[in-house]
Amino acid sequence: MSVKADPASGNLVDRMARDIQAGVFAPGMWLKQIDLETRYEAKRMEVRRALDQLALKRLVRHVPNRGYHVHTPDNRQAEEVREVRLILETAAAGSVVANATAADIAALRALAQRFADLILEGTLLDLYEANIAFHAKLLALGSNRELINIVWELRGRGPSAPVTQWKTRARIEQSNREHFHMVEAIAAGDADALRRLTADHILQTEERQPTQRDDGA
Amino acid sequence: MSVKADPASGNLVDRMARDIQAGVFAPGMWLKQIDLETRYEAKRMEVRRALDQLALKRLVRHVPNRGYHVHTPDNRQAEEVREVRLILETAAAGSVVANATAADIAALRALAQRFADLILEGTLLDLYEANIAFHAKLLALGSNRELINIVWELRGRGPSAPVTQWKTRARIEQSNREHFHMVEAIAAGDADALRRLTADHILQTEERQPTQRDDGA
DNA sequence: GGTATAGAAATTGGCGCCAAAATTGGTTAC
DNA sequence: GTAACCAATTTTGGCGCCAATTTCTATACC
Repeated sequence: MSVKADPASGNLVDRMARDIQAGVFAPGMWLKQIDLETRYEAKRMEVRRALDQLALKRLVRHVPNRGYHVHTPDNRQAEEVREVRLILETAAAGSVVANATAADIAALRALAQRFADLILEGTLLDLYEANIAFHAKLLALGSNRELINIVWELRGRGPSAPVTQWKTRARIEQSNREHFHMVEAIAAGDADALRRLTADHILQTEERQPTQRDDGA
Repeated sequence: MSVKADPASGNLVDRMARDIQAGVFAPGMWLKQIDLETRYEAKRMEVRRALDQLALKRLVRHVPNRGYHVHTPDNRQAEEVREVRLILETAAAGSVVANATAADIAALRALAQRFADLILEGTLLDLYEANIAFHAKLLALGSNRELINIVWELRGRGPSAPVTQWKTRARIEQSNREHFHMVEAIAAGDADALRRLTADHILQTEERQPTQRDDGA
């Protein structure tokens, strides 16, 4: 965001957010301030401030006099978040295609390749990180920064643990293929194809036949 | 949000947010903690917490060791926020039309009427509040609660002071007419018309001829 | 043996004080 | 007369302690 506002506190919020996302803290788990203090080697006040920020981001939930616990996303909410992401990310597809330079496309392809490589050799957490990196780069191509921020924040609200995201290996490999298809759609300047692929990717619908992506919607 | 989490702090954040929105604190103005303490009759800690929350909402900006100042929205950002609102609010139009009961429509019409009445008799702040109320009711008809929350938060980020929102009386009256047109579109079950009206309303483009709203897009 | 109750341990959250940093105002030197 | 420097006041922000509340545990009673 800003140049370097709140280096300590900001980093703590980010670290905690990542840990929640990565499933280090299970959904519903109570976060005791003392444990967080020792785990992150932070002062009590920093922990409290970070927890407040995370509560505002809906990543944790605050119960007065009981503490903070990891937010358990219910199905309805998760579905609604997906829907908003669908709306925004498909809306951004146009500018993504328009802004992508050859260098961007190459970088994207490299990131997609890294994800592909990690399917065999990496842990689930590695995959998770690689996926984040790919989508961060992809999203960053959009021209509307506010939209990017919102989508990025929204991504943090979905089903948290990486495990729940890709239940089967088949799903992982489908995601992987979709990454490459998205890159190709961008390379081809085909915004419509990117929109359709993005929708499928978010909803994790069954795979379409890739060669049919140029007929009607 | 929650049932009644943080009654004091939450209210303080809301009150401060309203005051910033209403232009009590001018954009760029430094918010001294002592002043806020006395103004809101709050403890130092509550003020600090509220300022942090507002900083996360991008309503104020934090400069370490200097304090907090009201965020000055630049044009690019405002434009981008408008664009995102356009995307989301038009996307919500369908479910708004689908969910609206006769009672909802009556309530909306009443709120639109209140706005209309206040054009002559009310202050600019009254108008501002009435406008908020109308759009709150309208937005609440959407079925995606996450979308509603995001749009509502986004509304808080636009050009803050009510004065900047409606520069001329003609603009106010156009907004007023658009309110009624939106209600009629909902009553007629015409989602497309609502979408178009919403877009115009957000972008504050020149008025279309209302009788043409049933021909093609 | 199970349950209820009372006491103990632990955890949260509020409050005030004090140090570090910045702004303001005054003074001095050029 | 202007500019720079220094001191005094103001303001921010960090830290630790203590009270209020909750949870755990052990004991007694049914």
